[in-house]
Amino acid sequence: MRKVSPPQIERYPIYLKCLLGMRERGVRSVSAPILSRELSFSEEQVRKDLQAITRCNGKPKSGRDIAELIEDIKLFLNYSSLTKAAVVGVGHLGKALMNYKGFDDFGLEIVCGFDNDPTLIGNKENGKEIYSIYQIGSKVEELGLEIVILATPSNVAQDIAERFVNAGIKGIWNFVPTHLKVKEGISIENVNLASSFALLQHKLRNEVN
Amino acid sequence: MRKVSPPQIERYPIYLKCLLGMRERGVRSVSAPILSRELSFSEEQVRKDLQAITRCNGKPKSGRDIAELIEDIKLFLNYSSLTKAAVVGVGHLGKALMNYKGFDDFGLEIVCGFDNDPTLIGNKENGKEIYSIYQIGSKVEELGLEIVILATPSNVAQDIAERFVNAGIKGIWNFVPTHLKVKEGISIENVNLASSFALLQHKLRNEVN
DNA sequence: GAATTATCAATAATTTTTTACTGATATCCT
DNA sequence: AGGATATCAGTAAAAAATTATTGATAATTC
Repeated sequence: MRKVSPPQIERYPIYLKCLLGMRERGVRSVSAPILSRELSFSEEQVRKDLQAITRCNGKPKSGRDIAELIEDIKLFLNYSSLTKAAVVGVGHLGKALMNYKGFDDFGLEIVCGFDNDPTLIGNKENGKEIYSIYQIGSKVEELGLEIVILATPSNVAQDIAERFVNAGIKGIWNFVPTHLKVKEGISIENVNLASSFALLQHKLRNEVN
Repeated sequence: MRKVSPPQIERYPIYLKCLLGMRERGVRSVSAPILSRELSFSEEQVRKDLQAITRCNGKPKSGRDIAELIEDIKLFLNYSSLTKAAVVGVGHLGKALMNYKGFDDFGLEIVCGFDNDPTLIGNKENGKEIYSIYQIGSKVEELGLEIVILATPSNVAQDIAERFVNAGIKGIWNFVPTHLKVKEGISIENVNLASSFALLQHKLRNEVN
């Protein structure tokens, strides 16, 4: 397998979604030009992306087997191994994340929530219990939590993140618009709505895309 | 002003957030090395990014004036001009988006919601009325909606998007994991959780970052 | 007030990512 | 069956983005 770049990694779930839909509709094989039209990626990009993670070659004229592609992308994305996560901060966004269908599809299991609001603690959201911030120490290990999905208010995000890191968490999916500083070896991925919206605004103003 | 690239556009809201925090704490000026440490960007990147959108030069030893930087970033990001939007699909995610604080900060005003569930239509969420899908035609113009924030189920996203485009919408902030095909001149920005999660997984597995 | 130092702007080099090109080949068509 | 064609793999070129380098200068220190 070739080296895979971050932009490529971001594209694989997009290919996967598209391929699953095609298979659903009974399509058996697919070529780079077809995916190119379907997803508005360049043909070359599609070919390179698929080539990088699949062991089987495409065939001239007919392209690639969809089932095999799906397998290979899932394998690359690790969708069969389950990752256990907790949602931290069960406000509007946190609730939405605890109810999000589709996390299952990519091997992400939301096990529970955490909050510091006494009126929430002990409740369930989508069948998952909400624990107190003070239970971090015990629950991370007890439940085998690997990552946290951070959706707290900005001003407490750094503090809460540190507590989870100290409790043994290895990754943070950060929905809070705050840059977290954590020790070496902890993985962070930020979802920044302001950044995304800035891109949209820019496209709107400059009439690109 | 120099040419600004998409990755840079994504970074400006991050600088802004950071600078606002510093100003709050009484700091008056900031240098590239300081922001570099604060945000884990390289010094060179910070310097280039700021240089690209600010008209005033930084001074050796002391750096740049924070207030001026904030002004310039806000100006570049168009935060003073209001963009009117509707949330389409008032499920868990849609509700969260209708309640999200902080959209105001970047000039995004959520005016109303749309859904096709009769039990939701006519209700208010965070003080904003939820209209029926059948009211798209009238409401887009009546309310001056420029963009829609799409949070519907996957299978209807394309259809609903087209209806809004036909009604005169200019941009789509797409939270649905579906590639939308729309006519020339319509701007789309996708928020794809699967892509973001794939990056996190990759960092976790390869122990980078 | 001269020397030192942290920072800057501008330009150059490097790295990363995307796109283009070339020859080969499986499928389709007559 | 044999030629036409769509697609592929592999490599090369181009474009985009990041990082490094260089000389200059404002603030600080002695």
